Amino acid sequence: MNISDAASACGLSAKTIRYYEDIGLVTPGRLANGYRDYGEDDLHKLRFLQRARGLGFSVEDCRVLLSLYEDRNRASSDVKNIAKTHLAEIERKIAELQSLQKTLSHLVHACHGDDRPHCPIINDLAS
Amino acid sequence: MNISDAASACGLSAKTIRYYEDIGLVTPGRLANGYRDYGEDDLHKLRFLQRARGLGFSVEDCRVLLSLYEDRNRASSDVKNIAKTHLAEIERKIAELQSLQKTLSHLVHACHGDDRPHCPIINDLAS
DNA sequence: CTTGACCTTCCAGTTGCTGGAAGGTCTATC
DNA sequence: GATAGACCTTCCAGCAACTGGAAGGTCAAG
Repeated sequence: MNISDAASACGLSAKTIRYYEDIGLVTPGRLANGYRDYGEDDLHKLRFLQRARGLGFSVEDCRVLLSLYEDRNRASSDVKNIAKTHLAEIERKIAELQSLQKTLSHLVHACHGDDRPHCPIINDLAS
Repeated sequence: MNISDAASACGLSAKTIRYYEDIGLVTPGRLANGYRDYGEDDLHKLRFLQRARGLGFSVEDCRVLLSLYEDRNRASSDVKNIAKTHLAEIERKIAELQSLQKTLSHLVHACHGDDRPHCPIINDLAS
């Protein structure tokens, strides 16, 4: 299967798939003409990557997850640890954004938003 | 005031301050020896930037906010619009992260996390 | 006069792609 | 067989917002 068919099959762009090959994640075979040739295994890995990236795992996490995916003797604790760490990071980001959201929505509500210069948002930033 | 004193005064690193100069945000005067020399105005702007960046505004938003900050004839609606757009983006990100958080915490709880290979997280990613 | 702590500029790297240029290949149609 | 258009290839640059480091100038203290 060529790269654009693989792309539609896994939901990644051809550019992204080539990038994943560059960084050593999924290395397909090549046809005599030099074109990449994706087999079922490759497609599975690409779909795996697409899902893992969609869950916000970093590419380096994905690299490890992919190797665990392929390791029939993996310990599920290894997977769980990566996921837990990632989950904690997500929760940290949520808390951070919620704090920003609180501050910003206060400021936005306090600002008249008319054609006059007085602005609590600017005042807050300048304080 | 030299750059490292300005840095401690505004809470940004010297590297960041130089970067802000590179992109035309705050341009201090120079001493005879070529050293940057920050005055009160510069410090106000740097503190303004520090606060605005801390609220998650992009550097380009900051550029506009800074010009509004300096514009005695600004319309507060201009400021409010930027803040509202940013707030909406933050809320979008929060929602996205909460969705990830939900999925991930389900998966993490479903995984035993022992030394056996069976792993609902991997299974989900592979599905 | 030397040491060490500043300062300067410039270049490279970070993350995860994306766009584009330059050129080769394949398929269909005339 | 020629040609058009849709693929494919590689490589290089750029995004955001810095950060680290190298190479070299300057300055104050002892």
